[in-house]
Amino acid sequence: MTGQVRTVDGRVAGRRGQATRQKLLDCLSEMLSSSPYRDVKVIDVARKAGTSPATFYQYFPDVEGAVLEIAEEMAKEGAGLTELVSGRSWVGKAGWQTSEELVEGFLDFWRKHDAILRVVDLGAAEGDKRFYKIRMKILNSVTNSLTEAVKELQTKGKVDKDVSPAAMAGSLVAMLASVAGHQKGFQTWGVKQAELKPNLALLVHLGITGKKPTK
Amino acid sequence: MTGQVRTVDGRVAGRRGQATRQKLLDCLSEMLSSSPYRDVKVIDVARKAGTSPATFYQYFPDVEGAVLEIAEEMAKEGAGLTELVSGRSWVGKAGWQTSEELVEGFLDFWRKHDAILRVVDLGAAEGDKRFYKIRMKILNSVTNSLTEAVKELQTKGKVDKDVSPAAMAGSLVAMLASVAGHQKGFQTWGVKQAELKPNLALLVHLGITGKKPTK
DNA sequence: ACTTGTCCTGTCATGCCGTCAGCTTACCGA
DNA sequence: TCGGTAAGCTGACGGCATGACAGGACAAGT
Repeated sequence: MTGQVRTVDGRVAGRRGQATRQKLLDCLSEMLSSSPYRDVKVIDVARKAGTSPATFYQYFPDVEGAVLEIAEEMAKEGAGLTELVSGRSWVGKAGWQTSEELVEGFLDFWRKHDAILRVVDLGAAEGDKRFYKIRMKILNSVTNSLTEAVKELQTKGKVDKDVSPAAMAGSLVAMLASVAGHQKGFQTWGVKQAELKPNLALLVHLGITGKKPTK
Repeated sequence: MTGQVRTVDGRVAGRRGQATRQKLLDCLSEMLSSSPYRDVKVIDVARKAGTSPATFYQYFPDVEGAVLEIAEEMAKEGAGLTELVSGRSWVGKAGWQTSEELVEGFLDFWRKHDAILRVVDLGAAEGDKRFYKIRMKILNSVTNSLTEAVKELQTKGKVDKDVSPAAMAGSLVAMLASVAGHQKGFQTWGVKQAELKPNLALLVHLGITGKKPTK
């Protein structure tokens, strides 16, 4: 579909080139974890990768461009989050389990991609459509599934008609994303992971089904 | 407490100096709204304020330092968000109104301070304690009130004992903050403000009381 | 007019940005 | 084995932001 990996000036990247490119991405990823986004400099990434700044610019237009690349990669993996919702039951004990596993999976994913997700979030909040699209791609995989779940429950008359499935699903997912992004913060504040998860699961269950879960 | 405003090199700022300082802060605020945080340069802020970069460095150690100043200011105002919760009823129609007004007030505040809150959020997520503290200051004003509300409902036996008040309140507030920060995003995605608010209010009500609201 | 302390800016060394020409390396067909 | 060709990399450079300093402008009091 997209064809081959290309350098900025149009050459196709060969084996060695791709390796260098990947190394730069890896190093950038590391830097994002260890220092503020604002302070990540091309020269540092290049140095860390054992190459020169000029090489960096051969593969990426700028830091942002490289970040988008990393984010894109992560988004692919994030599409798998759909699994946490689609085809699952929302009634009885199974419903509670669905909630719990959704929360669990979500927090894990966020913890894993912590640094890059921060930047994506910022970009999206600043109105950058490219970042926004990536954020959507990840969240939609869950949001859409949840939206469907609500709609289905509505047709069965189990959920009030005046609930907007999209808004509800979107809000819940936003909550998960936000809490996930500040997991460390919660801990500092004295809320333990162990009590955080069930409460999130409870909220998800309440939001989707409108009822307390049976555990 | 803090006493007078001081320059970086320790002088006390007089009338004129304070005016310049404030102008720099205002211009920085504007710049944060119009361009990505990463691209905000001291020289641009100074130019916009009709002064020189050297002047900027007389009052602030760097961009981040000035941002903290703005954030601190906003946090003071944010403390007033407590009003949205403290002393309000969570039962019957009044409970629904409390939810609605909380959501309304929260979204308004966020929309108003949009740009600076993005940066605070990023700083906090990156683990910077100064930003984290400011974020807490704002959110705590609401979180603590909500926590109290849940505790009270628990003692009355109206809410399950296994709900962690702090975790629940924190999650709800995080949700509000996150949704507020991506309000534009929701719109792009096809969810209208008008349906977003009631759904958030519903979730808040469900989370705090465990019950559907009576409208 | 003179002094004092505040306030601002011109200037400079330093360092990063982003680009280019040109060199090195790898691959391939003859 | 030997060019030929394209990929891959870097030194070097002009440009710009940073951050520090010294000195000039300004206001207020004497």
